[in-house]
Amino acid sequence: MKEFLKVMKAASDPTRVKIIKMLGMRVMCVCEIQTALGTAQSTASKHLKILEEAGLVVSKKEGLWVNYLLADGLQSPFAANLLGNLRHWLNDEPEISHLLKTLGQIDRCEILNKK
Amino acid sequence: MKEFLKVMKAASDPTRVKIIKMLGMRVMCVCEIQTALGTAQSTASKHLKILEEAGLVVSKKEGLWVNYLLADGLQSPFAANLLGNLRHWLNDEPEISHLLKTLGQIDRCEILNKK
DNA sequence: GCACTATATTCCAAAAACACGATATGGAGA
DNA sequence: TCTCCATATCGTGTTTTTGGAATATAGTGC
Repeated sequence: MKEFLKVMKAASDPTRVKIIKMLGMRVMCVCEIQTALGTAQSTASKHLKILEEAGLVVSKKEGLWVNYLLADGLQSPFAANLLGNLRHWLNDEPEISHLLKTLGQIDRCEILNKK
Repeated sequence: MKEFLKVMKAASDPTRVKIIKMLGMRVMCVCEIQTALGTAQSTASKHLKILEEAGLVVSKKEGLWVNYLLADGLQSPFAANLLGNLRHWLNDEPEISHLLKTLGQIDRCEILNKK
């Protein structure tokens, strides 16, 4: 029950849904996600933690960066099911499709340069 | 997006999940649900409204009683998918299986008599 | 009309979720 | 070691969610 609720709760916030959809396109680090969403860094980091604890997302440390990617779902059948559905769902939402189109312009090295 | 979030939010509360699982067994009126959950009447009614607005549940007025049943899912593909999964999910949860076992003892006429 | 009853709605207080700035952590390089 | 940078965590104010008591609504029968 708790595992199920964690997945549902994680999926019931628009910011976190956007993160899932973005990670469906490619692996991203926190600063890229933060930039794409236009939020504070702490906000992006916290949402990612919630997604990770729900089994929807996995993090891989590589040097200073932490790369986030979608989980394979082996831990949680609920997460696996949701991730499978979200591959198709919401693609027609203007809010989502527009966001995904901006991913091409977002690159961690460019973000570094602009600081 | 909004429809999706409504379904996820509706499914992210333990009381509402219990209601869905109970309605998977049989149609129930508000006072039966209230009794099964052990909550205040207003609490049960409010959760049912949230479930209905998410497209997970449908209400049918019959005289003084209002019968609630699971939606067929034709309105919302998200709701349909979740309801389909919840037919199998969580049946092994002690909290759920115990609750479902008590449904046999709950009847609107008996509730009336005890008032 | 009047009473009675099942449900919906309102009101209020407590708890949780959310966002941001500020600070802490931990790895990389000089 | 010291500094720098990406990320995580903490502290705080704001908003949302939740639950129950009280009240309103609507159907039923007299």
